[in-house]
Order: sequence, then C-alpha cells, then structure tokens
Amino acid sequence: MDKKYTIKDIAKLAGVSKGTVDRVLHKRGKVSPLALEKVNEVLKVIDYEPNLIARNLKNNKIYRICIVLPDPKIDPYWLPCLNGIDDAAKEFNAYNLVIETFYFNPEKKKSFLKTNETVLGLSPDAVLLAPLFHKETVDVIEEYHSLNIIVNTFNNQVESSFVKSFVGQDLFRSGRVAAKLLDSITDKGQIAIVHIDETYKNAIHMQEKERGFRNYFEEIENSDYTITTLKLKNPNVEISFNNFLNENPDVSGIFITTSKAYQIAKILSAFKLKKIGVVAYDLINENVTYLNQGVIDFMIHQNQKRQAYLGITSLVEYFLFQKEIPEMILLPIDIVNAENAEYYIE
Amino acid sequence: MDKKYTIKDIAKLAGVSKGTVDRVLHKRGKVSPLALEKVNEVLKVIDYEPNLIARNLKNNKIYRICIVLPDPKIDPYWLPCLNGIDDAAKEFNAYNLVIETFYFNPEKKKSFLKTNETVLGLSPDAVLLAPLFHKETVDVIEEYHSLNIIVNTFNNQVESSFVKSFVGQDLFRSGRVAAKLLDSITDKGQIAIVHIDETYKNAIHMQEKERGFRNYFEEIENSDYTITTLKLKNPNVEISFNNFLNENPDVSGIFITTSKAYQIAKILSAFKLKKIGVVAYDLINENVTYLNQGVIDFMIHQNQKRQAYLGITSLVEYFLFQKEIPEMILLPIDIVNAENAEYYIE
DNA sequence: ACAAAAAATGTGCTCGAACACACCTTAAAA
DNA sequence: TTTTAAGGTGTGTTCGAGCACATTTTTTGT
Repeated sequence: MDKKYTIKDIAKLAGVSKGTVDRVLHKRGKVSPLALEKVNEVLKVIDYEPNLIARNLKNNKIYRICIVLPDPKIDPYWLPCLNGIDDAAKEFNAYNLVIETFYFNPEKKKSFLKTNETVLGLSPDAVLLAPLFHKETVDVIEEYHSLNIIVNTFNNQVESSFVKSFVGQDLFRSGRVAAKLLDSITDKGQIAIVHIDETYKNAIHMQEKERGFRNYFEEIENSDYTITTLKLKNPNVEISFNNFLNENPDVSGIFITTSKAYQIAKILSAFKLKKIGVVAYDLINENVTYLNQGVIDFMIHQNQKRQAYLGITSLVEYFLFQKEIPEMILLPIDIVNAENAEYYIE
Repeated sequence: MDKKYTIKDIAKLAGVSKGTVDRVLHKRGKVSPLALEKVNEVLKVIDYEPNLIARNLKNNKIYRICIVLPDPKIDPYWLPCLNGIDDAAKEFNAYNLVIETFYFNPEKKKSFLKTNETVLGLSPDAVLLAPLFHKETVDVIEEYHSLNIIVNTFNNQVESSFVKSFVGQDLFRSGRVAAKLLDSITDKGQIAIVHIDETYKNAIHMQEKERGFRNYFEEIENSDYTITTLKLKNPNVEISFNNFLNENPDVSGIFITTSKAYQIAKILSAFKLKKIGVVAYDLINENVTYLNQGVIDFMIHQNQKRQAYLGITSLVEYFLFQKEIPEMILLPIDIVNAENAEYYIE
C-alpha cells in the first residue's frame, strides 16, 4: 500500500514494456488496442502519480522569470515586494531557475517602456508585472504574448486577455472594510476621504477604494454621516488640510487612500481638540509610528510581499510541476491596529 | 552564467573526479590536502547549489507523518485543520509521503492516550500534535522522542524540550489585540471578559488571553473602564448572562475568549437597549452570522488551517529537502469584521 | 626492499520519467 | 513478389547526486 507505483511497475502488471506504458500515459499513439486495454486496466486499479522529482530531473531547461515593478527607491510602497521575491528565489534556488528583478521609474512612462524593452530582449519564459500606465501596459503585454512569454500581473489589475494571472486585492471591498472600521469607531458627523497626490498612475486604485467606501455608507439607512472627498497635492497638503479641519469642526473620521497617511496624522496630532478616527493604508514606518501613538486607528495591509511571492511561485510551479496558474488570487484584506501590526510589517 | 554547476563541472574544473568532489562536499574524509585545496578553490569561485531534484530521486524512502488532533465532529473548532492537512497532502502527493490523520475525543484523556498508542504502533517519522492534556502530552511526547519520532505541536504550546517545533499564536498578544479593539469601539463603562465552558483542557488558552487583555488596560493611565471576568457554564449560560446584563446596565464591551460567542450574541441581539461592543474568537458559522448582523463587532481569527498546513510543510521540507524546522512559528493575529470575513473563512 | 595495510582517487550503478531509436510485424504500394 | 511505409513494441540512455566498490597511490612495518 505504501509504495508508490512507477512506470516499471505498471509495465510489469500489464505485461508490456515501460515504453508502451509511457505511450499510453502521454497519448503518443502507436499502441495496439490490446496493449492499450491492458495498461488502462492496470491504471484503473492502481493510483498512479508520476514522480515529479524524476520527471523534472530530465527536463533541465532553465526557466527565466523577470519581475518588473516600480523602483522602490522612488516609491517605498514597493519595498516589501523585494522580500517576497527574495523568499521565492531562495525557496527555488536549487532548481533551474533564473529570477531577475527590473525597476522602472513610476513617474515616467518612458522608463516603463524602456525597462520592458530590456526584459523583452532577454526573452524570458515569463514576466511578472506591476502595471502602472494602462495603455502602455496593454501594448507591452501584447508584445510579450506574441513572443510566447507568459505575463502575470500583481497589485494592479489590467484588462487584457493575454494576462494569465492576477494577484492582488479587491479594492472596492477594501474601501468597504475601511468604511466599516470607521463606522465602528466613530459615532456621527462628517467623514473625509482623502486622496493625496492622486495622479493618473494610481487614480484607479483610489477611485475603487472610494467607491467601496461610499457604497458601504449608502447601504446604511438614515446614516448620520456626510462624506466629503478631498484631493490634496503636495506641497500644499498641510495648508489645505488644516484649512479643511478649521472649516469643518464636525469631522469625526478620515479615510486616507494612499500610503501618505503620516502627513495627515502629523497635522492631526497637533490638532488635539477631539479624537478623530483615522483609517489608512500601508505599514510604512511613518504610518506605524502614528498607529502606535493612537493617531491612526486602523491600517489596511495590502500585503505586497505576498503578492510578489505568490505571483512568482505560481509561475515556478507551473513551469516545474505543470500546476495550473490560478486566474486570480485575491489576498485577504488585513486589518491592522497597534497591537497586531508587528506580524504584518515586512 | 545561466547554467547551474553540477558536481561533474566542479570535478572537471578542479581536475579531480566527481567522487572526490562528493567527499569534499560531504566531508567524508579520505581526501588529500592537495585535492581538498583544489576543490575548495573551485567552490570558492563558483556558486554551487546541489540539485534537490536529483538528490531526492535517489532517496526513495517513504516518510510517514501522522497528525493527531481532536475530533472535529466533537469540536468543530478543528474543522479548518482538515483543509490545511488536505492542502499539504495534495501539494506533496507526488513525493514519497504518507500523511495520516488521527482523531481523539477532546473530552477524554483515555481517547487521547489510545490514539497516540495507535500512532506509536505505526512508528511514523514524525507526529504533528494538537496537545490538550498537559501531563499526558508530556509523557506521550517523551515516548515518541525515545523512538526517534519527531514531534511538532500546533495550536497549543507544551513545555517539553523534546518538541521540535510549535505553530500557533501568541495568546497574550491576542488578548491585547482584543483589548485594543474594544478600546477603539467603546467609550467607557464596564467591560466583561466571558469564558464559556472553561475546562482544564483549554483553561490556559483563556487565561493567557485574559492576561493579555487586562494587561492592555492596565497600561492605560486613568482608564475609564472596569473589567469583570465571567465564567459561564452550559446549560446555564443564558440565564447567568442575562442576570449579569440586568445587574450591570453600564456594560459597554464584551470579550469572549472561546468560539461560543454566538450564545452571548444571541442574548445580546434580544437585549436591544444599547450597543455593546463585542470581540470574540473563531469564524464558525454561527459567529459569522452575528458578525454580519452587527451584534459581534470584531472576531479574531486563529488560523487553524494555516497552523496545520505549516506544521506539516515544515516537516515535509525537513525530510525532503533537509530544511531546518523553525522552532516556533507565530501566525499573525488576524482582525476580522463583517467586510473582510470572507477571506478568512475556510 | 618488499609486502601489507592504509589512504586516496576514480568508476559505475541507482533512483523514475522521458524520449530517441532500433527492432519486429503487417499491410499497402510498386 | 519485392519494396516501402506504417504500426507496434521494447531497449537503452539521459538527467545529477549519492554511494558502493574497484583501482591506484602512498605509507608503514619488518
């Protein structure tokens, strides 16, 4: 019962050679109806699982996976991804894999295109992409596809039938989670949705979060809340937001859709009049400091590290073990407060 | 640059045979200083990683891992573990592994001992244990150890030097997380810690959570809260708790340390006077219903599925790829509200 | 100096799947 | 009838690490 069956075992049981068994298993043809029958009979009885180890030993192709993402030195949001990539690389470094990371400047379309040009030149087997510029991304993906390079995306979703897989979060739902949290910690009054430095590149992000956020409150009947959207731009964030607070003394909650919550938190901690509930994104150091000080109440964790990690592992397992790549992996929307934050910081 | 180096490559580069390289790599001795020098010289320059696939092909030992946990039919808390076990089994079923699950009756020490007796009889390579009865567990672990069977534990920690690894949560911290949540959603008044059906078997659990919970509030200066501990026992939970509510109209928050929050929630939803904040454990169906209804505000997810999964995978990777088994894996303390619950239900 | 023991080194086989290739058979085409 | 193609079957090699064993070289003791 214990022993795993091998092709040789099946051959012996069926009274044929392992070559024949192999042809049956791979449907390569050139098998007589009699032999086919005999082998199938055996296969029906026993539970054959090919030994992945042996299978892969022979297949000594080197798979090359390229990861393309914004430069974390320019936008630290992407920093945790490096750890995820690292983890995956370490986990699989005994296999014939080359995992390479390429950065582009998130503020420059040209940089994005140039980086992808470089990657194309390497003709990898797959690319894991963090797409920012919509039109350009679609074009680039098509190019990859035409060269038979598999494209997976993470963090940002792109409408393209050539994308094999997406790893990320449901941002609409994420907005709802934030809304529920603010609803839990505030009583009534005005709630502000704050977008900081909204640019074309992540506008969809923020909009989806806002949609979800508003959707939650719309579903509540006779709600005591009024919701305002604020679009702030550096370097005027401080002045604009201070003005807003002074003009709206009934503000009871704030939802910040980007990782720049610390800018708002800084102003709020000076503004000691009354407790305002704050929900924001991303566990970067500055934000965690204000979380620990109680200025920020909850953060939502986008789990970039795991996004990158899962994006890679699904590709590796596809190449190495011909596992199917799931079309979409939606990560949990982790709620973080000062007490459980340490488990998510990466 | 791409090609992975093999032992043969090293042998050629060093001008020795692969046998010698092998002896150097495995420190098997019988190598002349000169040959050692030559091989080490090569190893210094190149980056050799043995091919795990090839290594494991030869090693056709079948590893047997037994998982021992309370019968989920008796205590549904353990149900998600089965999914975790299943996932791990599926992931590794191409390898020479036998993963078997054994249940015991969580209310009966005898059953626990008998199940372990059975497992001992199979002389597996490792056992993953969800320990309940402290003294008995320690004895059983010692017995496993004396037979050279590796013992990993999950969910509950046991003080024993023979345990190789523990996967679970920091319960003290978990209590603090709950406290922080209640602090966020309630203003002032009395807070009740409710233990339901506390028995010897999970008393330590509840106590640790309570310690953490109280610790949080002790750290807050001039806190507006008073904290009471309630120990309720079925079938009197309903009556006792109703009495408590009537006698204590200033109750503003409740922390339920077991998965039986639904019993309390049921009473509270009848008791419509004012909103009482509720934080509880475990995403079982009954609890999620009350979470969605808004009776329970937050749940803390103990992630049993992942506990079991990680407990197994660390063993498998130890046997198959001689990875080290981490002494302790502390899972994140996931905060769940009605909006993000779906991602954690398993 | 020479045999015997010890040390050092190299060779060759194994694991299981995959596939190339050689071989044999039968049927169709010349 | 002979040639050729197609159908069917089995054998043998490969992948890389690991280890048993054979072979060669060096050391030791007499």
